[in-house]
Amino acid sequence: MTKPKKPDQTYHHGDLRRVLIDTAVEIISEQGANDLSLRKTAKRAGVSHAAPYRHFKDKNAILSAVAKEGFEMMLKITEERITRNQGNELDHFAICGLSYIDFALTYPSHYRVMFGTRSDDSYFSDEFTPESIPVFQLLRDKIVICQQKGLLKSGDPWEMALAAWSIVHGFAMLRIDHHIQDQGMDEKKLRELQRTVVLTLYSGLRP
Amino acid sequence: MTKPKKPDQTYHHGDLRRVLIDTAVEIISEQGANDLSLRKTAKRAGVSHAAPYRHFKDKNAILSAVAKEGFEMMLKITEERITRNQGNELDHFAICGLSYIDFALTYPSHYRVMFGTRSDDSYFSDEFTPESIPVFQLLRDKIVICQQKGLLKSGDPWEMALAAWSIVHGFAMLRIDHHIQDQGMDEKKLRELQRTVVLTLYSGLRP
DNA sequence: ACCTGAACACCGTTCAAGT
DNA sequence: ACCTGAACACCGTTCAAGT
Repeated sequence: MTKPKKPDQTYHHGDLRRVLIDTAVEIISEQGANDLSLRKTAKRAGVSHAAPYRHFKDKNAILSAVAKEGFEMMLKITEERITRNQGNELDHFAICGLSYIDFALTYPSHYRVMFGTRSDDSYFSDEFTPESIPVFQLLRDKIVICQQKGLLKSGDPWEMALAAWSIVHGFAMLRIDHHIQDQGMDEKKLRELQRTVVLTLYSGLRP
Repeated sequence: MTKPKKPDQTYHHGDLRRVLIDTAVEIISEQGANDLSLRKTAKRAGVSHAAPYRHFKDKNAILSAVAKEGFEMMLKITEERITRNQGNELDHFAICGLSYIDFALTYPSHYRVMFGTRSDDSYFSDEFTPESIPVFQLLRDKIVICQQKGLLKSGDPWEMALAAWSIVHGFAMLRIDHHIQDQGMDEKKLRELQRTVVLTLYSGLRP
């Protein structure tokens, strides 16, 4: 995508690592995260099925790379939205939640990898905990600021951040996995629902 | 589990269907939902790898059976809790949410199958929509009753039910997938957090 | 350094054949 | 009716061998 490709070269794929990540995301968006295989990824990237092992330790490593990229995108989008916004700190708090859901619905493949069910041992369970996710830190900071200004009720900011996280995560997951939908709601209705859901429940955190 | 087994018989496993479902749940709880395979299930049940196809159309069919069982258990648990409770309708509404999370944490294997990421096409996307899930109907009914008694604010009961569902689903998923935890919280703290999260955000639905 | 091809132990699914 | 064994096209992962 970024550099001009040289697909007719026999060796040296240029940036095979980059290509493999993009191809993996492509396949996930087409066929679902569970149906991703390294062999398919390699084939579509035009290399042998063993080539990816030069760039990734195993299948989890490539998923981990996709997740990492996702977290970076999510942070960037959220920060941009906050910067552009003219409102007060409470608005910024709400933006954290709304843009979280927007990210999930815009990049469902990334989101599924970031938060999809992991096998208990494998994956990166320890790599991405709330503390290590910058966008979650951002949410907590906004809560603290709102509390100081009397815009949110007092209480453990961690607990309140987890509460806020629960709802946006829950809504995003239900939407992505098509549990909500199909019951005669059009896109506009769904957008409204998203706003209603988040703002209604956020109001439970107000003083 | 229910009937005495006759494992030394050569044929006629008794109730192979039942045994296969239980074995599948067993394997999921040990090795995760993604690592379930029909071949492993069959082997542990003591039959050939092709035998399950006499009882289930394919791998999705057995997962679907696990999910169905899960929904029945969830409904039963919730109804029992409500029957035992002395409180008013608002309490019953809260119980719907709290017992939902309790179910998810008590039977994570079932829950993962019920709500885990499905490949877009397969599984049973259409089989289990909000309308078709009795426990979700129960939640909606409680909301309507609370609205009539002035215990909850007015508004589309469906939207409010989806809001409530989002939070308990989000919290349950984060807990099951170990995104919340490991940050120095013991079981008691986590139980408190669960109550705080749900009740705080439910209060956003009050008049 | 980077990639390939063969190999191994696994999958889901099908199907003729057995009791 | 219910189950088996072989077969097919797939997996993830490893490793000696090639350029």
